[in-house]
Amino acid sequence: MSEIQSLARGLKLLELLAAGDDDVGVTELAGQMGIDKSSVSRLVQTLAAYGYAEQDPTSRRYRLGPQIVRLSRSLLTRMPLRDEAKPFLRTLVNRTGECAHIAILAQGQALYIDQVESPASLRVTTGVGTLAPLHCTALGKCLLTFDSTAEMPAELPPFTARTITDHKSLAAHLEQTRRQGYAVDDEEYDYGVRCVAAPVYDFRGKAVGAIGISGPAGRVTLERMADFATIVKEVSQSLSDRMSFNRS
Amino acid sequence: MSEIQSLARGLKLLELLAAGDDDVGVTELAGQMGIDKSSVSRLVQTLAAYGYAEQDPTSRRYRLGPQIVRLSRSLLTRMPLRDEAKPFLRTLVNRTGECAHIAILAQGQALYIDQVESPASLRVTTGVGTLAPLHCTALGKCLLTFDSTAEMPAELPPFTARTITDHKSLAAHLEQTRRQGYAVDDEEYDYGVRCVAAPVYDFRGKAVGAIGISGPAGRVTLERMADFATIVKEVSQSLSDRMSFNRS
DNA sequence: ATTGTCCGTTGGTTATTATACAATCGTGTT
DNA sequence: AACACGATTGTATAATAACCAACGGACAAT
Repeated sequence: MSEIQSLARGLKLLELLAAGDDDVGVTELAGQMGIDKSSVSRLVQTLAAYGYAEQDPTSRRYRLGPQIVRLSRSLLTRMPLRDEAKPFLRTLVNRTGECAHIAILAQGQALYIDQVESPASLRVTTGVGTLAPLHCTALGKCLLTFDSTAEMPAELPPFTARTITDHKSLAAHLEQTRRQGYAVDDEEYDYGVRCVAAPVYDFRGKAVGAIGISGPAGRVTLERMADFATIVKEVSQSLSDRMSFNRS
Repeated sequence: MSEIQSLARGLKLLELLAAGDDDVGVTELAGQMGIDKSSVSRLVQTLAAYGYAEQDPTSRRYRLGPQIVRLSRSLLTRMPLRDEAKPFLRTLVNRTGECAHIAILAQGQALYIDQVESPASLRVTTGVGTLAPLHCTALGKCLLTFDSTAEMPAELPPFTARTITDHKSLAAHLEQTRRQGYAVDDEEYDYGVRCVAAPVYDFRGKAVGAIGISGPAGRVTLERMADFATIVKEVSQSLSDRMSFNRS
């Protein structure tokens, strides 16, 4: 498990560039990495040479480059689940009037790999590429409950007053999720936002992702929750059937 | 301009992973790179350690990892143009009934950074992250004409029978584009697809991107083209005004 | 206008580091 | 069951990238 140091440093630099809200200078990067400026300068030059970073001509500071977006597209378009799911997400939007999302497990979090927006002017979108915690989102809970490769997060940080923050309560909640076959997020991640999600299975019966809807609490009321759940379960079931059919 | 070799190799590996339609083995990668398998093995291990690649547990082959998608999101959300453009793209869809796109210049090509789908069942979408040639797409021609940092492509490869493939014709066509203030793609990139696009300017009057619509030739007829052009120019003008207003 | 400071880049040297070759281990195959 | 293929690990050498120091350009202040 020997790491290639300079590659590792380059990748860390990419993360630092992504973390900063603005362009970042070489000296600042060097400080954060704890290595010499000259090393950083050459590393970011290499990143820039391949399009993974770019330098502002005037400020000479660096930011992420467009190559990243290209790679991301390659990755997303190569996901069979994503392509198959698209029309089902549209169905969800049509039947519920809320935004629909699909997520998979990645690095112990829920990674949103696609989204279809609702026509409503007040809507709850989550950008493709977003990573969200498993313990307080509907999609995350689905993955945690049904995807056997998911591990219980060690920490359960609160995001709202309703976030479940102790493992015992979460275990009970996930047990209920398992029985119901769907997961709910009742303003546990964002105030005023409720979500419903259900797992998607491949042809082996293994959970490979989750789809769901999210909307403002004013429209996604607790009374209507059961109806939403029925719809989401139906659509996720159809998608699972389709995934089985293709058997890829 | 000294490159860090191992970082450069790692980045090249990412591209190879993105290029393959399926997971790729270490030996194959080593062959394509012209270096030893062991080197590749350690490089991809490092990529995997940081989430930029991942290994299939059974086949032991590698593919791109989810970290890429995260970085892509960071990059896209940090583009002020993209955020500002979103509602204007929606306006375009509402007024034309066709899909709306926004692109910027990246690496000598048009990079699609956002998209809003039309409600029509037959629609022409171009995924976010797509790179398209400058000489045969409406957005690309806009960038080529109005973005002073764009360079004329050396090669003008044909994609359809209508693709403009010689520099002289293209120059005349771009001259007309400049006079009109908008660009047209009349089935020059994809058969059956027409597009109209207009440039977006920042507060300095510099073109920073282009927005446009694309749709099936059956709906985007040559007769309606002028109407579409008017709408696209209006909306791009509004967006430019808004970009100037914010002055960021 | 001139000096001074800050920041990114480049030169050069040494020791670290990554490379290539060879061996190993694990899988799937014949 | 033996084999063949491919990924991984061990190891010595030589290349390479790290650090230090100097340079150059931009901007600010005097």
